[in-house]
Amino acid sequence: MPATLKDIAARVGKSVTTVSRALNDFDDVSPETKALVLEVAEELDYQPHTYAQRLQKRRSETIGFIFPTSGPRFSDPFFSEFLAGIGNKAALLGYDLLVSTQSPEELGHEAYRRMLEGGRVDGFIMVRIHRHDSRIDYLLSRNVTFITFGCSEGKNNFPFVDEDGAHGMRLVADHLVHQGFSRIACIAPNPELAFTGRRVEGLRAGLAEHGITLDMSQVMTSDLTQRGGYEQAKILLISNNPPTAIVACNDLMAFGAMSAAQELGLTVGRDVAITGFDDIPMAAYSHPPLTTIHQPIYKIGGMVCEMLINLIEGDQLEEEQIILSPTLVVRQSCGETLKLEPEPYKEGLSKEHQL
Amino acid sequence: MPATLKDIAARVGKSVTTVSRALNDFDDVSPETKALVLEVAEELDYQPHTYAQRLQKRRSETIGFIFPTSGPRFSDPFFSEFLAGIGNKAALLGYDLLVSTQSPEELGHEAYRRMLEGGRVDGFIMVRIHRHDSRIDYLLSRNVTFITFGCSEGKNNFPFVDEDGAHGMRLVADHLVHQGFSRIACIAPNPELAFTGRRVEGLRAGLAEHGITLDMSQVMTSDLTQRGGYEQAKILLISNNPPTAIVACNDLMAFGAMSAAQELGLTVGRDVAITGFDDIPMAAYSHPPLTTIHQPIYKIGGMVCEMLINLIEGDQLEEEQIILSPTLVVRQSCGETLKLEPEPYKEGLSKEHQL
DNA sequence: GTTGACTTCCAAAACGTTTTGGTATAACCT
DNA sequence: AGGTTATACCAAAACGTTTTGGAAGTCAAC
Repeated sequence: MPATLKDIAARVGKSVTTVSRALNDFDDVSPETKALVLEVAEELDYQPHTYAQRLQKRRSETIGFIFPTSGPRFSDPFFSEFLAGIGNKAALLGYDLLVSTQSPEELGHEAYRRMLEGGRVDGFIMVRIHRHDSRIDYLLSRNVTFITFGCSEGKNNFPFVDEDGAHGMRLVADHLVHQGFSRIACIAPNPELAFTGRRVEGLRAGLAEHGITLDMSQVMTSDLTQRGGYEQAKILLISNNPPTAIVACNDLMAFGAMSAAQELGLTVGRDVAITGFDDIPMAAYSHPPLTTIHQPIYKIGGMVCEMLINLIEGDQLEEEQIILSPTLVVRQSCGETLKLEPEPYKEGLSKEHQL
Repeated sequence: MPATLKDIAARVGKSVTTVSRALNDFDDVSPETKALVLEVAEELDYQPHTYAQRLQKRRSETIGFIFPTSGPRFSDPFFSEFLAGIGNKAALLGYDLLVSTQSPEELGHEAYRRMLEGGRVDGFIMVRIHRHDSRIDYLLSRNVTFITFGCSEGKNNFPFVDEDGAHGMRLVADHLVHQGFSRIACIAPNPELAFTGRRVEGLRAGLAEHGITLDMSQVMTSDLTQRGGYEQAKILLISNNPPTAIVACNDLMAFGAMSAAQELGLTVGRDVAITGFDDIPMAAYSHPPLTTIHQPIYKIGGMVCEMLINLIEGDQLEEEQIILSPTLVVRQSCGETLKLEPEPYKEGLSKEHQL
């Protein structure tokens, strides 16, 4: 039903070759012919058949992204924003975005295989990197182009963008100590996740600089959801020796922890300090507003996407491995500050990596 | 590089035709040949070339979804969950999911056109339906298969799933009145959105049954974000004649409203009641936990996706137009209740529409 | 009036499938 | 024997592009 090159060729009385080359602006087509072809193409509302092009070019012009979810229902708003960043940049650069969802149980590379088979995608963006990530081994062994947000343990002989989680946690430690908190607990995700170790270690080191020892029995493991944060915070807070500050490794768990504290009648910011990580939009609107580590998620998504597309197109990357420095956003969940209203959102990467 | 039918054919000494038919389990291939072909295919790690198949079959086996965002950064967690529902169901049924992002400013059908051209997708799932939605006219005029979540004003001669927003709001009205609130304001989204009218009208009707008139000057317009809810709630609450209850048309705006109230020193649930709509996961973890209207978002996503795929494959739909009855989830944002801890999440559609 | 350069065009092959319309062989009836 | 039926196979066309390797024509230079 839709018009093809053949239809145009018939109309202008030229060959399919010439029409194709006219539309692609080759210079072995006369200006008059080009004009005519363009006119007829317009008239017939011609759109090249994507899959025919891809078959012929052996390129899919599509990038793949596996959207992580915790169980069917829960997904971190972090990834929505990341997705928006990828999607808008991809569209801008003429690429399609193929999305698949994957729950954390399904840890294999099935979703990756599904996308890869039949050359559906030219490359991947990967997130939630594990310390030893079999997906990376798989993609490396198949010689697939990809880029990760976050990096694994070991040599990391692939391009990635990561945030300096240890640095972020040091900022948190400084702030908590400055606000007068010293009995500090932490809610961390699965230690298999690559960033877990770095964040916990950053916290430990940051506290150590102030002469405070992070008691490892106060480092709980959870699943990055509100529910998880709630449960672990509750365990911490009803113990014999409850902490006065809880450092959560993402905002969702921080919200859960706030919920647990409030349920126990504690006032967050006074009786107990709570911090997050990521600065998702909700962080400015919780009660109290959450002090957290800011990451310019949307921009990172776009940046990673652009790097991947450069790789796919065979360009040299300016920097293969980028570490971003996150910043501390002080709100009220660790006690008094001057700010009272939700601040306007300020976007921006660390100075070293302006886009 | 990857193996093709031709490679297999060469190895087994049969024609490409036979190999193709063997792999597709046609019965004009001998069992021995089939077994042999399968074995060789396995050995060569054969995967059919997706785009060649799609070109030949003139079907993309892909569905399109435009992910709505409010500005670059903000997206409603509602849609993440909806997306997960679509994505998992699509994968299950062997379809790809092509996602594009679209900010609300970009109201045209550019994103739809982009996906449609070149037959990239076989059909669409549409959300955020407008009262008069030009996207629908466009898709109808192009004879494209699609399904919407939400329906527009007028005849709606297309398949859709919608929730009974008026009913949901009536539940809210009943609850607020029962809790003793009578000075009631509302924060609604853009009246161009189809559900706005139905929800506001439902609220009005529900209050009217209790002899309460909804003052239309107390119905504010906002943009479905926390920020928007915050701003409008602030206006309401610092007015001469502030409401004692604020009914927000989605959870995000309710969170913003709570934030505004708390900033003004009000205790939510006592000085002012606040309700939401959607019951996103965060609703159970706000402070206080949010009383809201529950929609089984993940299931709805899956349901809509399955309906679309049925349509694409030419099957008859059992029901073309489905209206779901949402339920009220009482937490603490409208005052005392018995429940104290975040309840375990219970999934389920209204009884009429179990999946 | 031959040579070379340039311009404009195109037939055919290719990408990897599926489908169409067969053929060849064997087996089974009368 | 001739005729039918079933089984197993396949060559070729088709899907809609892009690319390859020319060909034909014009024009200027010698």
